[in-house]
Amino acid sequence: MNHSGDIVKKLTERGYRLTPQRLMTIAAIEHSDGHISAEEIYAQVVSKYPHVNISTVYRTLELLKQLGLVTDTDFGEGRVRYHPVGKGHHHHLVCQECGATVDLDETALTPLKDVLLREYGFSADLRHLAIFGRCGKCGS
Amino acid sequence: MNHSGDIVKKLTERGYRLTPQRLMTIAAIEHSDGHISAEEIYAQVVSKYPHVNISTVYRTLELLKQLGLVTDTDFGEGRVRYHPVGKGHHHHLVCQECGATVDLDETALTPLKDVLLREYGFSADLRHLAIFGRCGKCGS
DNA sequence: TTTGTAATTGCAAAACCTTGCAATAAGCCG
DNA sequence: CGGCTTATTGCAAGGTTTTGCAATTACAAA
Ligand SMILES: [Mn+2]
Ligand SMILES: [Mn+2]
Ligand SMILES: [Zn+2]
Ligand SMILES: [Zn+2]
Repeated sequence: MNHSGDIVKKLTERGYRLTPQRLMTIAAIEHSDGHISAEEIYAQVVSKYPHVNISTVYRTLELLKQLGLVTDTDFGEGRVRYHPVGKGHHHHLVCQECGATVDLDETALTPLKDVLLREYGFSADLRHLAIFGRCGKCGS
Repeated sequence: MNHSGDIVKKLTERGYRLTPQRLMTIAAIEHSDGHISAEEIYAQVVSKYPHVNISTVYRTLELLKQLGLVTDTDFGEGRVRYHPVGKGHHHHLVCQECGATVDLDETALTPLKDVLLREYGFSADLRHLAIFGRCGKCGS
């Protein structure tokens, strides 16, 4: 399972400093629905801590990504959305015609990951993918 | 097979105008190794046609993408690279640790595409993917 | 509690890409 | 060929994300 606080604990273990900016960025991600943008995080943080700069939010997101604590996914909106890894893994099918999106269980990608590991020794990071294409309604 | 000129033919068929800007952008893509950036295309175009603006290059690339004539792939460099679909399909494994990249035949993605089509009626556009992760040397 | 050090931040600027709008020009038709 | 229509372009501005650098501050150590 995943408690709120997982991310903070990991940062502490690894010797990263717990600044208010980081703590508030992490809180925003953990309380989100799992598809939160940097701008949305910034809006939450700045409301309680007006001095903060959005570049700090970006730097925190980059750090959490490097540590494998969040994933970033491009849904084709012109901005990236972030998901805490602790909330579970899944994927999305995004129709480029009508914009419809469908959730996809992580098991759909397991065979691919297994092949890449077996045949190339490559451990693929496929934890929160947006796959683009055409949905059934929009034809091939 | 694919001749040079495929893209131009398709644009004509669909009634798009053949401006010098478009023709030179297309030539740059077709003569590239299949991983060319907008800035690199622009550099080639501007050397023969100094008046051109890079936004026109971007607009042409967007058009070709919509028409399914090029793919755009993010290799994690901060800019996207373009590949003419006529030159064939394949994928890349990109190690986030050491930066090594390995080519991957398109057949590696076929099972996934088939599952998505069969189970979701979703026709996934997976023609020139960069898959991130850790290579064998860099461990799991 | 104070001090020291290096990690972290804010700020300004830059890099990449998109977009609104008025000016231009490709292709059609006579 | 010459004019007409409207798709396309250049330009300027804006959106998202990254980065260099000097100032700040978290945390360890005294
Ligand atoms: Mn999701
Ligand atoms: Mn390639
Ligand atoms: Zn659709
Ligand atoms: Zn590697």
